[in-house]
Amino acid sequence: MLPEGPNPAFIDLFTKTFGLDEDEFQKFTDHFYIRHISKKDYYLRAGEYCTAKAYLHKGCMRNFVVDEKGHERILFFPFEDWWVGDFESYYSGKPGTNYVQALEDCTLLMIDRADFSRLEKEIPKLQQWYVIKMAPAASASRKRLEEMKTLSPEERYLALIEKQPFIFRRVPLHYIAAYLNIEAPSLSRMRKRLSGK
Amino acid sequence: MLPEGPNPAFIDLFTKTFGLDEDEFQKFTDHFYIRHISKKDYYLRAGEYCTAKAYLHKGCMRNFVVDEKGHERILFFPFEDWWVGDFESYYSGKPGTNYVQALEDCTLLMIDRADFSRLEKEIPKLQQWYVIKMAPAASASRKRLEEMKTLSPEERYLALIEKQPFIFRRVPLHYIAAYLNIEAPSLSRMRKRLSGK
DNA sequence: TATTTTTCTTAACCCGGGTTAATGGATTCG
DNA sequence: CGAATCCATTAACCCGGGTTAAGAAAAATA
Repeated sequence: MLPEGPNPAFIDLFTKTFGLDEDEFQKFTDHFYIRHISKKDYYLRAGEYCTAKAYLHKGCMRNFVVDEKGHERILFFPFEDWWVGDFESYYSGKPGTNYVQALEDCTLLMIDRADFSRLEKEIPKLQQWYVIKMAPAASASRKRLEEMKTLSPEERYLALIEKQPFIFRRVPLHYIAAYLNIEAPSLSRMRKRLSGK
Repeated sequence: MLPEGPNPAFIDLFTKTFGLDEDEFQKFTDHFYIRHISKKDYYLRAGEYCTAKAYLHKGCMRNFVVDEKGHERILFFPFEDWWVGDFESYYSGKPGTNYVQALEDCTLLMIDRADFSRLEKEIPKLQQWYVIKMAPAASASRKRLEEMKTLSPEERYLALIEKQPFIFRRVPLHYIAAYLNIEAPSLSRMRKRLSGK
């Protein structure tokens, strides 16, 4: 584990939310290992296999896919206390389609899929993983897709400011443009337009 | 019933698809009555109750709702052999939200909800109605909503030409524009643009 | 047939996003 | 520190849809 220990949020997730007792938590965390990803390096690329769960302990990343026309489409920006990876690949065992790149130097707490599934048998509480972590994530991404289709670029921008203003303090604007599905100059123009109000 | 009798499609629907025998079909059709709707008149308006099934024997209509901004949004153009009405209102017993207006002089074959549900008890085959008529309609309208969100106006126009070219022979272009969710001048420009190819 | 209504197109203008390229400032890195 | 990279903005130009108003053609109606 980490020198300073993992985030309180990490501890709470397993002790409070999953209800692991001290022994279980200890046994569980024994299987974690640390991985550093330097800024701009990739944790995952399309075509690679995702065979571990990774808890983003420190840093910030971007998770994107490349569409038919070769455009990078950013799905979300993982920050501290997110679990990152290519979930489809993790569960299907097939190569993934997602890129996950560090926007800052990142520290991941990792546990291999094989270890996790072994632990799931010993500690059945861990089987709540899908309900607690995956289902909400899936619903959030459905909602985001919906938003992308129904809102105008400007509405999407304003919604982002409203709901995740912290993103603007850590993510370069041209990535935010890609997240909003517009081009960087359009975002610039929009910001100028809106600032005059 | 009609002087000339109903469409062959109508007869087939109940004898072949629903499997009614001659007696059943006779008993069933005895409850139908004819209603004429003159061009431009409404069969239904928002706020009214829809208490009958109506088979469009002849003519062509437009089914639309009015959105928050007061724009008429055309959902589909019923032609011969469609069943028209406000299905939500029919099944819920509440006032409807749809307008159904004749674009040509129309003839409807109608059966009241009360009669139909009585007949459903006598002739259980009629209970297939939901599966045979409603489910496909619901799925078609989901698909159309999806198309509206994912395709550009031009793609929607081309898709319409491809799939329902006959609409262009019977429906004025400004209604088609409303169906495509664009303004009439835009449709005109688009047609000009495309004709130069 | 004459007149009214409907239908379709066009013009002129606005608006916002895409594209490309240039610029200058900030940051990073050797 | 100096050079290279990254970042944000801006300009210039295209494109297509919205809006409004006008006008011509076609159809319906009296």
